[in-house]
Amino acid sequence: MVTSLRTHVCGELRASHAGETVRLGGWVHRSRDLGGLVFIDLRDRSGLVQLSFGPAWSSADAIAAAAAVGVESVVLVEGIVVERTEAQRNSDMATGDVDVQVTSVRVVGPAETPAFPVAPAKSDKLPSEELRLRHRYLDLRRSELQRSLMLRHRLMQSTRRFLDARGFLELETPILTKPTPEGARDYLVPSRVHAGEFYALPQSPQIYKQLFMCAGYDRYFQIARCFRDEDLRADRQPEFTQIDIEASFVGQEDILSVAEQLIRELWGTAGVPAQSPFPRMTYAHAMEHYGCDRPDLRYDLQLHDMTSVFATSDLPFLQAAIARGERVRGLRVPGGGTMSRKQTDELEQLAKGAGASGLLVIKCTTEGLDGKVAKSLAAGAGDALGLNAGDLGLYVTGADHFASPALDRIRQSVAQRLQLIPQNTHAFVIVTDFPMFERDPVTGVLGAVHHPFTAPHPDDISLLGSTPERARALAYDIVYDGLELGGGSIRISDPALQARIFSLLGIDDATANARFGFLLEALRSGAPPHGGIAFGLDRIAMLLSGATSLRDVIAFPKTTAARALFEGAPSPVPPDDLAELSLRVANRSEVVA
RNA sequence: GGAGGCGUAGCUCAGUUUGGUUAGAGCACUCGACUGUCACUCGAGAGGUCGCGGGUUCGAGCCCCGUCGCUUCCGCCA
Repeated sequence: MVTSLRTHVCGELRASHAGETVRLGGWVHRSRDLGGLVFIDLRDRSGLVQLSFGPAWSSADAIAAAAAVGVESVVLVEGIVVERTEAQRNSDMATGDVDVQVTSVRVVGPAETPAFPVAPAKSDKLPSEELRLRHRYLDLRRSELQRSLMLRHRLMQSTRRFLDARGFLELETPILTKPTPEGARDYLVPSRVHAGEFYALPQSPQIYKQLFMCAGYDRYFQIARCFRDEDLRADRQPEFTQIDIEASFVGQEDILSVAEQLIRELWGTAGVPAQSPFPRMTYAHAMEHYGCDRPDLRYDLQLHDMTSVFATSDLPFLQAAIARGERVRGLRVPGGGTMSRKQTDELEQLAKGAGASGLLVIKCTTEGLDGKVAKSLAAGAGDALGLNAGDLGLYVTGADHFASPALDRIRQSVAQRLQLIPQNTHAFVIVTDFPMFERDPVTGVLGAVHHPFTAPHPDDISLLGSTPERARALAYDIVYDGLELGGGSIRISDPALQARIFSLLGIDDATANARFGFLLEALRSGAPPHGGIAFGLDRIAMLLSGATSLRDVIAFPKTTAARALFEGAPSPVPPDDLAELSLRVANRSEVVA
């Protein structure tokens, strides 16, 4: 940090430095001109320190310069660290016990009035996202973003140290790679040399890391940039970073063990507690009891099967549903009886929006059950439903693949409305035994839940020929507060099994060879058992820094329209550039030459 | 692709409901005063394509149509 231009950084000065002559460089954070005295809060990435200018120790020129310099200008100063008197101390600042009495000052980087305040008043809101992105160099000066990016750096270094110490090799994979029709849309890069042909930017290094395993690099990791051309969200950017891990001669437990330790390491780096071991849950259990594959275990609102209780009701639509083999599932909301009719109506709308046919609402009061369906239930149904006075029961009937997501939405909404989510508490869970396949609800075609290289559970190989949709995979996710931190699987290392899975997915030999031939060849050349996992680094950095948007942990993010406002990408290119790539833009009228 | 929110001074916003004189406030900025401030204080001043285009109207920041940008969600994201 010490250079030929400075002896210290702003944030490190303490009373113990009193009497030392120091040279500092930094940005003018704020200044206060009292006439005879001028104070400047000088900022660098280490923090703030107060410079003081006064006639007893500064030249008249220095005082004049200090009074005139604008905020966000860069200055070099030399001065003496002095301990402040008791009355002058500022306990809100780490350096608040000292001033630097400046003897000389040089404005080396004068600043125009910034487009928005870098040092906002406490009452100020943040400027608009658009402005922050357009002037990203200013936004990045704010302490929140500096803290987030510094945390992100520490997380990356922790990852490297942790994995290096365990024998993982950091290996790079191509950015210019092969288009994959599966999964997300690819970003394509035209080839100049080969007219009409395209590279794709990688959606993940999946196949490459499997090739490393086939090549004997039996522990690999990479902090890998990935690209997916899909619409954005607050937690989704078109380019993002994964902590990508793969290892050979491993089973599921080996990977999960490393993953859990790495997560503990990262949480430790951020100073956030992480209890371990992480609880485990199968996919089937998660869907049955929480209605989703990434349950938020910070609160306990579980779904229960109440079919038998409602079977005794005399409501025709319920009888019909149960006769069709549908179940009635729902949740008991302790203390939910306080919810108004309007609120429960909103819950019903939410359930319908998520695909449910409706929502049965039963309130349990000291006088008994209350609600449209309550009187149709047999006496004592309240006990069977497990409802106590003051509770609310919410029930959905329907096929599980409609009812479960709907119940999940209701769970989450109720937890929020009734503030059942404890603050400063976090919950990990490892979800295992994901299904291999899911059927497209419209076409009935099988698709891979994870990806087509995922190994089936050894106990379920026999199901592949009969009911493949019931087969489980050796695939797993690590979930934190209801968010997916990462996921992975044991891969198929047997080329015959891989061919069989492709066939089930409707990928014929010729197609498989054209798309994944290089992987299949490698599998035939002597492939060790292998598997891995990938974590979303951006999301982890976001969670651990307390940011609410991925944009606040990525130095130069894209807008929700996938534009880079600062540098102005994407942009049209001159016709000559297109010609060299053998490209023509379809609708020329829309292109600004 | 769809639905919602936002767009007024450099920044954050009020004003739009019910169209009507010169579009306001705080902060920032400029000038002046001030020797212990730390969101310094006080005085004065400057600062506007009401996102853009079109329409209705005697008259539009306000109403209508279109469009652009930012954002949240749904679809999408093996």
